[in-house]
Amino acid sequence: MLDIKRLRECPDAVRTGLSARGAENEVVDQVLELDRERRELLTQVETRKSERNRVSKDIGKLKKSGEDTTGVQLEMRELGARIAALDEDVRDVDSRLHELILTIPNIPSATTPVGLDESANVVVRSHGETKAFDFEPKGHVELGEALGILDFHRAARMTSAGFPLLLGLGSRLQRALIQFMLDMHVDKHGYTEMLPPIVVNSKSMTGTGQLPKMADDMYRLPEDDLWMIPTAEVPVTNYFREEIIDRPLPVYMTAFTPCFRREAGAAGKVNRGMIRVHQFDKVEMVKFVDPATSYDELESLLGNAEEVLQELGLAYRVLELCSGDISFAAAKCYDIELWAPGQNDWLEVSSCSNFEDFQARRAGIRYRDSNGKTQFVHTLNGSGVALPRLVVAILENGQQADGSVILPAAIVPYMGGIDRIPMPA
RNA sequence: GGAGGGAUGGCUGAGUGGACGAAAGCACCGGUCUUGAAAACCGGCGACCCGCAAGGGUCCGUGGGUUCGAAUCCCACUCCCUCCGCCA
Repeated sequence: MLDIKRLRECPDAVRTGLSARGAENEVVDQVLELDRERRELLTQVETRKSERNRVSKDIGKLKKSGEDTTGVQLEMRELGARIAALDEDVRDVDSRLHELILTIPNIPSATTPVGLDESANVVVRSHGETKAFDFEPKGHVELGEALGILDFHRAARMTSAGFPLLLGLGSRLQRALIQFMLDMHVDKHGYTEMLPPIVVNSKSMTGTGQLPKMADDMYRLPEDDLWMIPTAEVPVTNYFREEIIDRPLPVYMTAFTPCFRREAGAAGKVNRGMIRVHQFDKVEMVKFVDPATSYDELESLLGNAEEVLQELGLAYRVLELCSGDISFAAAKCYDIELWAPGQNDWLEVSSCSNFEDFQARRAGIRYRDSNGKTQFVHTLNGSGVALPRLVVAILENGQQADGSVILPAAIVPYMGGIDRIPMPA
């Protein structure tokens, strides 16, 4: 949520920021008009309340000294009715204003490249060599089904298309990777591990910015008015919702959760296999930081995600997303993409974003600065990393001519010493 | 699912119609003392909104109601705790 003061004081900068995203900016004028209306009403109602408070105190005194206050009480009753009517107007304008502001996306940071679509994203670095094969590398679907570790057909029968099913060493590999990543973030990077609910209420979804705009992209439990999380960012960030954080910043949290996305509108795209699915596992990192440090924290967050891939010996590149491609709540975002030879393409496995105070304002997450004054924290999060695509990359990069897969050395201890997924006899 | 109890500031906790934004303690900040620290003592210390300011307003789980006036009375809801039942 944008600070209303920011809209009042520099509406042009907000308009420019919205245009850079390709978003409409008439909303700025609507907000300013409602804001003006609201303040006018407030002045009126507060003057009357002030009078009521003063007179009511007098009535108390007069009654104690035994005087008759019937007349003035009647007057006050009328004043009370006027106040009630004005209060209702204020509430009405307030909620309209609030709802409107909730629909406005964050303003891109000055360092976010300007551009309307992914073609304007900037590759900031690459790491590792994309592997050369002396045979035609297969895709993970063909590999995984032959190895007996992926079963899309049975998964579709028990649920529907787009829900993956891992089996045997495939599911063990995914479990090992979760453990590997969590251990790294907890032991090396200083994150506190959390195992949160994966179903949350509407306030939480609004706090991180999924609601109101992304309602159609999420799975919903209408009987209970709850939602299935599209990312662990939601429960983890909402850990401090409506709190003044009473511990030193920064606070780092990491969580493994399944994630659920309807991918409405993505139907029809070529998305065979595990690359775009309705349910996937992910290890997420979330930071609550002092605003002065948030851009440094973004770089180290990105570094934490990169280290996972470096340890696994996978080739990746880092993209700085342009203003038209960053998410609703983000001010700046890096994506990390893994090379997947079977796809002959890069796969996004991590998004590391600085939301500045956008989520903190919505969710009411504050801290006390060195003067004891309450301020909104800055929140950040990044995938560290998303699993099915990581598994895809490991399978496709590690494949041998005979269809077996050699696993990265770093994961072998987590596999109980198993270093290869063999073809079934 | 049944019965009962509860929700007040960063925390604990007093407050049953007017002088209560709210006692007290803890925590925190500043000071005195100390070589330094601790202790002790003194002082400060809720959040949010409107306003250039002076100042004003709102907030005691949430939403309604009664009243000139509500933390306090009434209604509904939410959440938490205890016991019983069921259950992974």
